[in-house]
Amino acid sequence: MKYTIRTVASMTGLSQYTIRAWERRHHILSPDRTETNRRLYGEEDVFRLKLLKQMVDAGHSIGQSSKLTNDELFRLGSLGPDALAFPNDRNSPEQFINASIASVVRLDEEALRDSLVRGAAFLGAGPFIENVILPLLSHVESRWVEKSISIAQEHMVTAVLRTNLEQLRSSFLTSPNARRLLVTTPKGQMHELGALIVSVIAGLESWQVTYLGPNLPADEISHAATKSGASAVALSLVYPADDPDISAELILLRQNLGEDFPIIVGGRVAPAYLASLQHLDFLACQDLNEFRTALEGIK
Amino acid sequence: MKYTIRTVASMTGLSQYTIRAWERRHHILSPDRTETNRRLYGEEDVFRLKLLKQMVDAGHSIGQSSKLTNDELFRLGSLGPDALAFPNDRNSPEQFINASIASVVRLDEEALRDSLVRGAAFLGAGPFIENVILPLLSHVESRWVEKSISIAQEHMVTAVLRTNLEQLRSSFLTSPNARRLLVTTPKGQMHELGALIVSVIAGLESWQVTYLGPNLPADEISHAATKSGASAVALSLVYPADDPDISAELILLRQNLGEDFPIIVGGRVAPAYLASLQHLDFLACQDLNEFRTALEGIK
DNA sequence: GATTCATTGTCTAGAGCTTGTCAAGCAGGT
DNA sequence: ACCTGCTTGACAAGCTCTAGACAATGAATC
Repeated sequence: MKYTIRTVASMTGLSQYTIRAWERRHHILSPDRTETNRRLYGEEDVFRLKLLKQMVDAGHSIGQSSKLTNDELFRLGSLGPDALAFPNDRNSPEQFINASIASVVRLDEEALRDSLVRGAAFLGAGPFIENVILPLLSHVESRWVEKSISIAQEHMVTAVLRTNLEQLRSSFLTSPNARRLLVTTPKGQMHELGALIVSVIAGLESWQVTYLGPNLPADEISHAATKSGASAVALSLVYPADDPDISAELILLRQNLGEDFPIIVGGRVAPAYLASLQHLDFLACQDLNEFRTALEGIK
Repeated sequence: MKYTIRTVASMTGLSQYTIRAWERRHHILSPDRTETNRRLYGEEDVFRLKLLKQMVDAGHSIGQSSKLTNDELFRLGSLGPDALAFPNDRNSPEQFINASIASVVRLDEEALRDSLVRGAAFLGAGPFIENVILPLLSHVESRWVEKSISIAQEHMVTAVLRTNLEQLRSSFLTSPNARRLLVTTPKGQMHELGALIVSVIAGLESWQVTYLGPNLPADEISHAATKSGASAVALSLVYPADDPDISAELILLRQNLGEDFPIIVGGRVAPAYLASLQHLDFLACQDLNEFRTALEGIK
């Protein structure tokens, strides 16, 4: 199937004038012609025009961009193929997600870091987490499940996200009389991204967070909570859903901290554990909004 | 891809006026020109301008900075703004170590982060690692052995140090044609601080580092090395000293990468493994100086 | 302390270059 | 007739170039 210039113009968002001028002045394309000399564009041509428009929108000159091959353009844009559908919307969450995924696929750590930093700066910490980090994580997870991502790639994402979140977290100014929250994961829980996300959200809500990393025994958690003067503890449970040791840890923690101490428990598998522990009065939350509400409810 | 002055200005944060003035007055660059005399900047040029801006932002004069080569600028730049200031007692490595230890004992994460950030800024990345991070780690470890530090405290130190090192690492500008180094720890090795330290040092030596976190199987390492175009792989081995699986991973890695691919192996327990694997030609290093030497010896 | 003096970022003016847009005139399609 | 598309030439904005100038800063000298 070949497109006429009219169609191509509406597909790319360029004017017919511009497309012709680019061809005339920079020999950007040589579309096929009908017997009557009309231009006929193929998919490749449309793709190239989209890439070039992206470059120009990004502030590069058409003169320079026109000298690049499609491959080079694609790399420079560092936007995934999906990105080309919405050429005008360079700073939407989708763009940051797509750019991040593309970086992961290329195993390009620097690019990944870069797109996350820009995303956080542009969207602000809260929306960034909800609209970029969480979707990105679930995307990576689904690819992980279907084995279309390697261990190395998954490690890279984790390392970069961790740094990114920690950086967000440490960028908050904490007022000296802010309430303190201790964040960690119980023994047996190695996944820490959930805990880090929670830390950032709490920071946004003006809590002063002490983050102790994953995999902490209940005795240590309660001891640290006392020592750091925390007025609440938040735990993240992501995987697995049926470890009896974790239940035991939760019970022990409730004993140590006393009946009235606020303990927030969230994460994908939290409900699985809390179902049988309702009498222990944990504050359960399914998503970040519930987490915020839980925080507000504390003192 | 060559950039116009407009693009370069927005990439570096300098004004067009300034860029032209620097060129005119200090012959900082000789960008290519188009046939119509417009400046065209390459990646190298942008890199140099970024370095120079870093110098100027740090309070140095452009006149002096312009006399330095890119390599010299890179080294100086990573030392932080106060590299040339006079040290005094307040800012000796010992002070930073003591402040850090005190923060750990109090379980005061913010204070720990703060003293490490100031230490890194004041001493510069290289000396900071050698004179603060390493002594701090060995101090924590000895208290860990004698049980005078809790798991929570140890976790906090690890989490904060990790962030601190990652931050140092990502603060380097990477030269576009820098050699690439892949850093990780083999499967079974959960301790990642050694790998992070190595990453920072390599960054100081102008390598572009891809850091993949700990605990990566040999197949993944070799695959990632190929994919990221690395010219060397660095592994850190801290504990335990006698895991036969790790030896197996090392052997497999050597097979996958071929006889001549540079594999640097360091860390406390590295000698224990390498003793029986001498024929496989790993580059062993006992300390950071040996690591630097090993890096220099590559290509 | 007041004064030179060099350094440095910014700006202006005039000329030339790039680029998006359009009009005129022609060719073909409906 | 009416529409669309093609080529060529034109034009206004906006960029970039050089050369020169200005004000602020800070070091050196009187």
